Amino acid sequence: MREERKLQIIQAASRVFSRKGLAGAKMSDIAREAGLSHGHLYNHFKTKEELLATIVQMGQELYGRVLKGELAREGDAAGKLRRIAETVWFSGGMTGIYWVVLQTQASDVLPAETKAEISARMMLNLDLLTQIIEQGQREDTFTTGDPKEIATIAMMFLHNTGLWEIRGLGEPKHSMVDWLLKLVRK
Amino acid sequence: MREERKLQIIQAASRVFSRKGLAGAKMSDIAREAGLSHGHLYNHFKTKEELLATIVQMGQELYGRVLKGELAREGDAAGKLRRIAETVWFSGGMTGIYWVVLQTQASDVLPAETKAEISARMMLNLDLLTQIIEQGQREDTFTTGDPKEIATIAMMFLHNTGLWEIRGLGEPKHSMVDWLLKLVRK
Amino acid sequence: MREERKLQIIQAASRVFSRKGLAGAKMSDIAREAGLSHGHLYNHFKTKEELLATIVQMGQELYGRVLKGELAREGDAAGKLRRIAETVWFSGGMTGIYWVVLQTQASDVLPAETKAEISARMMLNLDLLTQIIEQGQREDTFTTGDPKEIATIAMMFLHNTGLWEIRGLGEPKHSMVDWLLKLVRK
Amino acid sequence: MREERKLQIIQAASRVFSRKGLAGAKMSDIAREAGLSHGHLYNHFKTKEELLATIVQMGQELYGRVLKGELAREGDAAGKLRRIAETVWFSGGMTGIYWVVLQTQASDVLPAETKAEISARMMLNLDLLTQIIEQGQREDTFTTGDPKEIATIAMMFLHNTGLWEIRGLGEPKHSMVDWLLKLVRK
DNA sequence: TATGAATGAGAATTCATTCAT
DNA sequence: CATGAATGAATTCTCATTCAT
Repeated sequence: MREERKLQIIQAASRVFSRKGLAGAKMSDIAREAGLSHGHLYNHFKTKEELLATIVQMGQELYGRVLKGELAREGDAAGKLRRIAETVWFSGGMTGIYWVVLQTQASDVLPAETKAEISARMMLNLDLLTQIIEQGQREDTFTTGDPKEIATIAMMFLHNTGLWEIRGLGEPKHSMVDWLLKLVRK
Repeated sequence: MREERKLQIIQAASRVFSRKGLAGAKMSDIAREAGLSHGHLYNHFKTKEELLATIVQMGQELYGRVLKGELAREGDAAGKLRRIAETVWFSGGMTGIYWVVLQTQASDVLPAETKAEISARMMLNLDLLTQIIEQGQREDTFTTGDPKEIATIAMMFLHNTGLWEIRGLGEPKHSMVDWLLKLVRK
Repeated sequence: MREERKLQIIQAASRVFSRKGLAGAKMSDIAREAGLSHGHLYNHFKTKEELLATIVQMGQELYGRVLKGELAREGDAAGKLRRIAETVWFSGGMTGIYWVVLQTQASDVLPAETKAEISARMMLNLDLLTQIIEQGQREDTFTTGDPKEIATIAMMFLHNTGLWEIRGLGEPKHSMVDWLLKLVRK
Repeated sequence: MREERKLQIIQAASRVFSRKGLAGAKMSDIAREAGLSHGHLYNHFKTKEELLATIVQMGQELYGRVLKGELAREGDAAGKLRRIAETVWFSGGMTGIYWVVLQTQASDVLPAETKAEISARMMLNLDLLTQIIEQGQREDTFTTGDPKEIATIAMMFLHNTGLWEIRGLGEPKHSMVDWLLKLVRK
């Protein structure tokens, strides 16, 4: 029904935005990708801008849920980080979103206010990752230093590895997790 | 005179493209940034596309020259990597270019042929970095493993740290070099 | 519906092109003449060039149908020629097209390839007229000589008389047919 | 010197205007054809419009001089017509002008006032040709009827045959004169 | 005179958005 | 809900014209 149709649009739009860039993605491209008429998009989203903002928000929240899930789980920090990386890199749909978020911050397609909200959510997620880093430090397996800085670097590594496909480097290998752990380990 | 004017346009365009995104950068923005009329841009570049392709090429070649310079120099691999990072992160003008290159590869603003040329130049530069990694391995200070894979990861780290400003994380700190070395060291 | 709308644009464009010349006809002029927004023209024709090429092709085909119709008909060659002239000069819409075709061939608004197609269609129509001349020669009422040359001259006379209005000489009189026949008769 | 340079521009412009159409002919095309910089054209003609008007006027006056020359000359009307045709078709430079004049009348590149002057000069020339037709009628070799109408048709034939090259039909043959005479003879 | 860099008004084209069906 | 024809603001690009050298 309605919610389902909306999701279908969001997923199509994610793919198109990450493939074509924010300004380069046309509403008609998105409609075609979703198998709908372009006019119909407007029955679900008032503007292209609203659609974009929705995608970004949903992507960030999905990512936040993954982080929270791992945080709440039993097990050591290294294992958590490993599973997060696997999810980000191989679950699909998530790496494209990050690329869209990045462009969102760089451009002024979205109004400053919306950009600020996105930034805030990004910080929220960074805090969650920071908590995992702190757990690793308590377990004495992660390197010492400002946990927030370490989380920042880990997050950067996490997301940018996800962009490999876009860069024409192919899908990241599973062994990339080891590099991530090399970075944060003692 | 003529060449100088062209360079002036290229520099202005680099700034605008990296600030606004490929499709979001308007020719009139670039003209204003360069302090020229928009019509005049077309006396130097036939189209926006040609201007973009020129910027990317020049940026990649500049980066290539930095790598070659370090490669030819005396000294250990760690020192070379350190100086490369300093240049990429703090010399200005270069980090923005990488962001533009990345968008270029992701979108289809440029024709496939041009994109292939950009990819080829990217691989060329990756080869140069690979040679530095190999030197580090011969010196027995860098971690073992496929030098090309290590170079790829180092390059990713190098460039994406440069995007911090865009992400609203501020300019990378000089201490980031230590993280890069932690990644590649034994 | 769709086809009808397209025809409406084509007819408006014919008028504007023949009134203002190829480069002088603005898309906005055509839109206004058709009673549409300029943007909508692009939902039917990708470019001004494509619109022009379509007009020319349709005009030539229409003219070809008139010739074929007469050729298939009973009656003597003189009568056929007479009716063709009447149609070309007084049916409206057709003389303007010829003027557009002429400019098309003279200028390089259209690519060489398209111009070649137009030339080919022109020759096709000339062949049809040649057949009528040959009939007249068989009937022994038309002057002897190379029928293709005679057809060429007759066609020239036919079309250029149609341009009288453009030259400010007013609409051709019906008696002009007699001049045409004087030219081809024994 | 100055007048010579001006003539050089006029001749180059004639070629370019007849090849590319009025709006399609760029000042830079004309400059290149004349072997000058485009800026320099403005030292001789205030605007493109003035240049065009000058070309047309000179062409019409040249044609008028040819007609006057024949009118003043001894000999029969048929011989005069024959020589006029030869001049118009084979002297070069003149046929292109007629094509330009024709476009001038059809378009509104020139202001109404200038167009009226051109029309007036056209009528003047038509009167000269009419006098030759009248001579032919007095000699009893030309067909009877309104001499002005005959002159109009003869002039049309004269000029449009000159357009053959533009239409891709090649240069008119010398034998075309016989067709012209067939048209006006008894 | 002669050049060509520079300008900006104007034309072609694109595409988000609306709306009748 | 769904469609796609229609609109027009915004952008790219062109080219006549100016002007410093």
